[in-house]
Amino acid sequence: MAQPTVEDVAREANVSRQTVSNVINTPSIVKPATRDRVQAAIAQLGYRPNLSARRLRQQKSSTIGVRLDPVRNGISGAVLDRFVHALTEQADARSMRVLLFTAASPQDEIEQIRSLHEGADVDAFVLTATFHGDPRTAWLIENDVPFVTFGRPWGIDDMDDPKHLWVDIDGREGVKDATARLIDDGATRVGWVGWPRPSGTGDDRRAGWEEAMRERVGASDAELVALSVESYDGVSEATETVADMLRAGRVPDALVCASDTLALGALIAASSAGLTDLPIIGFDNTPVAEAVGLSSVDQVLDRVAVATLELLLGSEGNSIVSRGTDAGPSHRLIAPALVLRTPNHLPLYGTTTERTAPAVRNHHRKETS
Amino acid sequence: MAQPTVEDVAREANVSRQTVSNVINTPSIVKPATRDRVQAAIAQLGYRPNLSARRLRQQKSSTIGVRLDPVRNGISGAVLDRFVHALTEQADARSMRVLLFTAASPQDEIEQIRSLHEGADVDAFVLTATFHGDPRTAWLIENDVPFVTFGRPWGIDDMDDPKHLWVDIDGREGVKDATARLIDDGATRVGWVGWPRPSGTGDDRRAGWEEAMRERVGASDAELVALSVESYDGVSEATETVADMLRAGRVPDALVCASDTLALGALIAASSAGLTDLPIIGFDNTPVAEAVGLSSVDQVLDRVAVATLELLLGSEGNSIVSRGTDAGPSHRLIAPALVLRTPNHLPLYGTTTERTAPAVRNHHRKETS
DNA sequence: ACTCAGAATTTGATCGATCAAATTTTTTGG
DNA sequence: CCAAAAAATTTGATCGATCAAATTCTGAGT
Repeated sequence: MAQPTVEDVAREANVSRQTVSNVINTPSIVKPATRDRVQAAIAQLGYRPNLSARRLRQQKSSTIGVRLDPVRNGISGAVLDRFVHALTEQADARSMRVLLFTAASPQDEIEQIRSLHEGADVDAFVLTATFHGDPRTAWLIENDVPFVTFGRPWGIDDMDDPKHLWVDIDGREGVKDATARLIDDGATRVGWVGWPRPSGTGDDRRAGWEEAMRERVGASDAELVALSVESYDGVSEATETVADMLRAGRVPDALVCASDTLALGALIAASSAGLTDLPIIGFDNTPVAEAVGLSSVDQVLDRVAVATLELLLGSEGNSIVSRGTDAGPSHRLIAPALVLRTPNHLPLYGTTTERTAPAVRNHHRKETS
Repeated sequence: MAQPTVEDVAREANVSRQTVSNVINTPSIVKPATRDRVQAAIAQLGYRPNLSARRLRQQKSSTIGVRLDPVRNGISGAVLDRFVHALTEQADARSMRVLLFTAASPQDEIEQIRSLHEGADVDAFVLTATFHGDPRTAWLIENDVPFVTFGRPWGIDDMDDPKHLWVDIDGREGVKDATARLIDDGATRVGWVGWPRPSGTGDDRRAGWEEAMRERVGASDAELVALSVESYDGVSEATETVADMLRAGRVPDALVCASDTLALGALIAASSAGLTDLPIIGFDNTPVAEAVGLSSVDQVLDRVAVATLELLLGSEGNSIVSRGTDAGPSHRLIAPALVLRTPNHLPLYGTTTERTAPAVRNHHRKETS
């Protein structure tokens, strides 16, 4: 037989369509005895509500749209993918779905969003890689389309706009913790490898390092300048930059980096300069970091995903919360987690092949809560 | 005003609902003059068809379901994510959508698939990580739900089942090419670092290496055994394994590996043993390989995505092709592409800091067509 | 002019669910 | 025991599109 409908279930249970509907959507208003009878009928016939019909009637889709960025930026490019993954899992727990789409340009993306939203295919959007003066967020706000961005709007005005919901990783705090940890372990001259300024995310992370250095070891402006370098986000660029730093005699006790890419470069430069024991901490906790045994600040994307949905749906429900009514916080800053590892490669033992010079040290990890 | 409907457009253009519908779906049967008038009205009102309504009527969703695997297996875990990405882009070009879902177990996944399919939310599925005797594919076939798997069904019987559509990377050919390339470059003793057998994918890749070695350098069984090792898919495991191999004096001219993870381990072991120039080729072309300048066999996931959709939708259309009618091929083997790089790290120059000993060599890549 | 096939367009029904309002049943309280 | 309130259930309308069938228009052939 074809897929059973409410009608079939109703007939089977000797009730009306609406009662069946109520059992599914608002069980509390149905008398227990009736409810049981209907549920039995549902189970017996294997009934599943047709979501297209429901959406048509309710004018909503229980679906969240996420744009996959066409640009893949190397090592950290997978962060977005991991976020999508986490979001899908969390959405699932709220019986929401995640629909992906792609767009060639911001304008095209707006067009897609429009189409998805007006076609009642998607109730809300999650945007990534937003920037100051982003036409997409302006359009979304203007057209009253619910959305949350993963990433702060870095413009000063936007930051507290209650109409712009956002979730972000507290890079400052994460880097501060990482730096503090290195200091606790005995370092005093902790260096910073960052991205060229200005960079919203990058400057924020750097601020964490700076804060920790000032508070914990009373670093002066001059010392901070001497201990920090900037590099584009590429392994070879970072290697070169850090190598230059070391050659110039600005040798730190440890390094904190704005990304795993930079950290990998730093690791190579340090190893190459014979500093095999220089502690280095990256950012993003990518598979690369795991592979080479690099400590890193993890973005705890599952928590970001949870927060995203909380902003969108409220703490409990599974339908989009209309803003302005209940004024919950309009953004969430998530504290990242430091993942400490011991390097498991780049052993610079020359050409020895003796058994007593193990090529690989023990690999163990430990996560901060 | 609320979102305009066919009704509104019809009124504006002085035609009936159905004519508007025809302009959208079968423009050829509408008289040009009328068509233009309707199109003008559509543009003027900014009309978008409501997809839920269309789906309800047509009993299809133009949506493909993909399950995101909850397990993340290190470096190569991102391959699935990249595939999803490519699939989304290709689907977009066919005006199809990709819906993600997760499931805790195969049984749960079947339940989800059932729900998505019967709720008319998803027309077809793409499965990954299938295995011999997979209950999911059996269920899908039995229930006539269209699907394609990324990955061969490795059981002998299943392989040519016309009901089981699949797309896969021709690992054998990819590894054979890689091996041949190394031989062309002068190597004769090309080693193999693979996964413990039996392993469908792993054994297939190994077969490529074996073939190339037999055909091009006439390697004997004994030589093949001496040149190959097996390791679980972890960096440290691979490092250990290859280090053992080298210590035992089984030193190859070059290495081909079943994964980038293994290749990274091999790279570390080789460097550590002083073999800085040992050519190594991995598999998957992950960001890690790119970062460390490791050559690798790329899975050309965009082509896999194209092939997946071709199996599902035929070469042109945008609706699911019912199998059995037109008996196109039921599977596609995609030849991967070799990406050659020169290592850009692991420089074993001791502790020199001279400028003339560059820490980083030039990084250039080249793809085979 | 006139018929008739084929093209173009319109009309009425339908997909499967939920909403809003109406009706019936049950409970409460005097 | 009955009226009024509350709870439970049912009925009719509707969401926005497409399908199938009916109708009107057009142009070729005589």
